[in-house]
Amino acid sequence: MVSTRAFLLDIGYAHGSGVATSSLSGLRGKTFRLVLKRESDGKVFRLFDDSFEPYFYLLPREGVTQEQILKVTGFYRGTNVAVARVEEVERKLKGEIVKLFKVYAKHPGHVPVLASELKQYGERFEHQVHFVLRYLLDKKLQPLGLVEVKHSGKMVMGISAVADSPLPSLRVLAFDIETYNPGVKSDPRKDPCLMISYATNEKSGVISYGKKFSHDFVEVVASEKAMLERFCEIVRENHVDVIATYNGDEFDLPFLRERAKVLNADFRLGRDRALPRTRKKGIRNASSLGGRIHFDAYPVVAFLNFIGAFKLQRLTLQDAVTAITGKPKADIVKMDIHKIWDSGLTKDLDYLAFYNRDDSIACLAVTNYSLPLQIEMARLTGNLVFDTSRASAMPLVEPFIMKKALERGELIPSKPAYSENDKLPPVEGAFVKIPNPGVYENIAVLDFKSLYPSIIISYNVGPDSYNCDCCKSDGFVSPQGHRFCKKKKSIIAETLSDILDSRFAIQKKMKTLTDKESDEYKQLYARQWSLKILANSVYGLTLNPRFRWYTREGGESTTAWARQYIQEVNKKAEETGFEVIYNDTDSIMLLYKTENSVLEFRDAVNKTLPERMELELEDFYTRGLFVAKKGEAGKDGKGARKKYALINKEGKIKIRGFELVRRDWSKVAREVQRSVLEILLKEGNVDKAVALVRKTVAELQSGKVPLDDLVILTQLRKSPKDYAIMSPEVSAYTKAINAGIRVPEAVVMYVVTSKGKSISEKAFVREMAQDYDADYYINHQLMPAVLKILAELGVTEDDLLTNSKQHTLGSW
DNA sequence: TAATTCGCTAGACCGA
DNA sequence: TCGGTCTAGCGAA
Repeated sequence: MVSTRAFLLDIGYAHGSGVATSSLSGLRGKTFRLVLKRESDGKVFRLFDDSFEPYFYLLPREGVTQEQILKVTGFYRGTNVAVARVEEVERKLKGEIVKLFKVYAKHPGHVPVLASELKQYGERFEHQVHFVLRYLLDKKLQPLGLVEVKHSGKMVMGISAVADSPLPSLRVLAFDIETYNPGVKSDPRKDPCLMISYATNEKSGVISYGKKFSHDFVEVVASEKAMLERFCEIVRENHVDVIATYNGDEFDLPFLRERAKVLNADFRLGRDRALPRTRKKGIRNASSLGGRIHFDAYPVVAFLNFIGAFKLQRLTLQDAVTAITGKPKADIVKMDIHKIWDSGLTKDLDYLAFYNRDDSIACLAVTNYSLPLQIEMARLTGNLVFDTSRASAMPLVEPFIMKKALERGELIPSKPAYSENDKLPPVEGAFVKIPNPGVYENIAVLDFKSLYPSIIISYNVGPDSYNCDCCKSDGFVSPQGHRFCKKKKSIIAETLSDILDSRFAIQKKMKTLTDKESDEYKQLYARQWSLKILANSVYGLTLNPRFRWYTREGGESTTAWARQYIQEVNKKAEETGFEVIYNDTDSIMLLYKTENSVLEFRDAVNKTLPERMELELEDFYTRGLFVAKKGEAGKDGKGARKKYALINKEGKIKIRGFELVRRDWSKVAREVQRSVLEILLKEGNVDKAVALVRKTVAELQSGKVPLDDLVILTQLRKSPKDYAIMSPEVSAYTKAINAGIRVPEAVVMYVVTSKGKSISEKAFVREMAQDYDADYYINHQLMPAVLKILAELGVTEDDLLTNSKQHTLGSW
């Protein structure tokens, strides 16, 4: 027996090709295949573990015996399967110790079958925990963490995690393909793949065939088949651990696999020489490579965009790489790739190759940015990177809490089935104060640090602490009367408390590091970011009826306490002599005379808050603007919430909610609005802003504004036929499809043209638009965007539209 | 398969 | 033709 220290790169079931020896053939499905990277020399090797038994728990009904359970059988793939064995164990359920049967099965596939058969004998637990996750949880292993593994030959005899493990250095290769596309979409059964580009942190290149290129980085091989095989060779030569793509799940990998089949090419990209596999994973497909991690950056970018890490107009590689690196990749010129290919012109082919390579380089940049986060997330939650990178909030958070349940010796609650809870009305959420529109000076912004998590911790919110038996007279009682335990920590509160503690500790450690570019710093940064994502997701999940720790009472208490705190701070601020101009959820904006008074106020509030809660100073702003809500113009008009602009002492502008941050407004309206706000906030020069608007009106009227500045982006969130209303975006999309124009994504880009009566009739996708309706862009885009702002300074629509002598506008 | 609620605004639609 | 209501998307937190 040998003992080795290695990083756990991947774990999965041993499928046919993975299990070569005949001694293992009877164990298919139950055997895990571990891909490990030796710490000492980085060599990658495989081991198998068939010692782990699938199981679940049964809380038996009165009088049910082990003997009865042992006799239970069921059907699995046409054969009769039986319970392997039963043990009696103790676990905690809602704080109480209960006696349970731990029911073992011979194969993970038998678990759901037997669990179903056992329904009549009592309540089942943990029968829906995925077997790979079960293995990782029970053995306390971290994916990509360092393990100490004892093995005899290829068989694992014992495996345990090494504490505080560093990260393995992973070899990453990004790739991208170009395909022949005479139809609306390339069809791998008949359309060839034309080139494959790749990029690692050391080099990049393109493989193609049968044409002439002048670039050095293009390697020309004999045929498409040779190209596919050459690509596999490059992957093997580079000992690639992570293969990165942008939407390779849905396109590149399935396409190449199909091409390989057609051409009879050897496309075994996996480490164990397996073919790429594509499986349904929720709403989309996921493509895996045995022994190498396929990192598809697209779902990661979608997730990061969703949680607000950045805001992309579209989820394209172009938008993602620009947001991340600050510089765009090679410009995409609309081109018919198949025509370039057929023409055979070296100049055009060179451009295509250059563009193809740039896509791989861009994909690598996105990967370098997001993979560390995914790795840390995987290590924290116990998911594989493959799953983490394709996961949403629930599958990230649940395994993290499951680990805590195991630590506490508690049963993991089952996933709730569809129930009446799904039909309940939404719970009351945050408090948002209506601002008075106008221009303000000297604004302090204070906010509660991690408001919802800190409330959950402070008041021990959770399904397991709700209405406990032990605190009937002295629990924490929320504003609407829900009671939570004061004696035993709820699992959610404890998890959040741990998250906040470790995040704080990491941030403290980061401050001691001087080299912000070091691997250690980057790893810590990624880890604290993962923790933040997890912490921020928990509150939302408590109100999701599909969450294992769903608690409606907990969720509505959390927001109720939040509303109470924010209003108490408002009251205190006013008593102290400040004017509170705005609140949204966890923030307070107030007018101040001295900065010191604000700091004193903050400290005074903090003395009264529970230990975990904290009011922070976000910033001091010299000037700020709130606008009237539509239809509320004039004196005493109410201000719009979630819409404001502030400028701080350094001249940094913070803008929220205005049209200029919305993608469903044209660039011309957004950019002029931004300039107007900047001019007003920085210079306070109303005349200059008015002049800019007039100039833009004239430009629009001249008909010379480029169509690209007039495009409006709107997502179709359902099938076009399901819409009750013919909106401009649905109309533009439908007309494009009828005209046989490729509209690649769910985000419709349209221009309002002069052709038609209603706006919908006038809306055409960018490719079909010949002109624009100046009147629409002036009166429906530019004017609404700027007038709301300028109206606060006494400017009227006539001032902006007529060329009469400028009014004398009072300066502020 | 899916974190939540609050809020603004548009354009279509519909009835008077 | 006008104004109210409804559908829908997107952003703030």
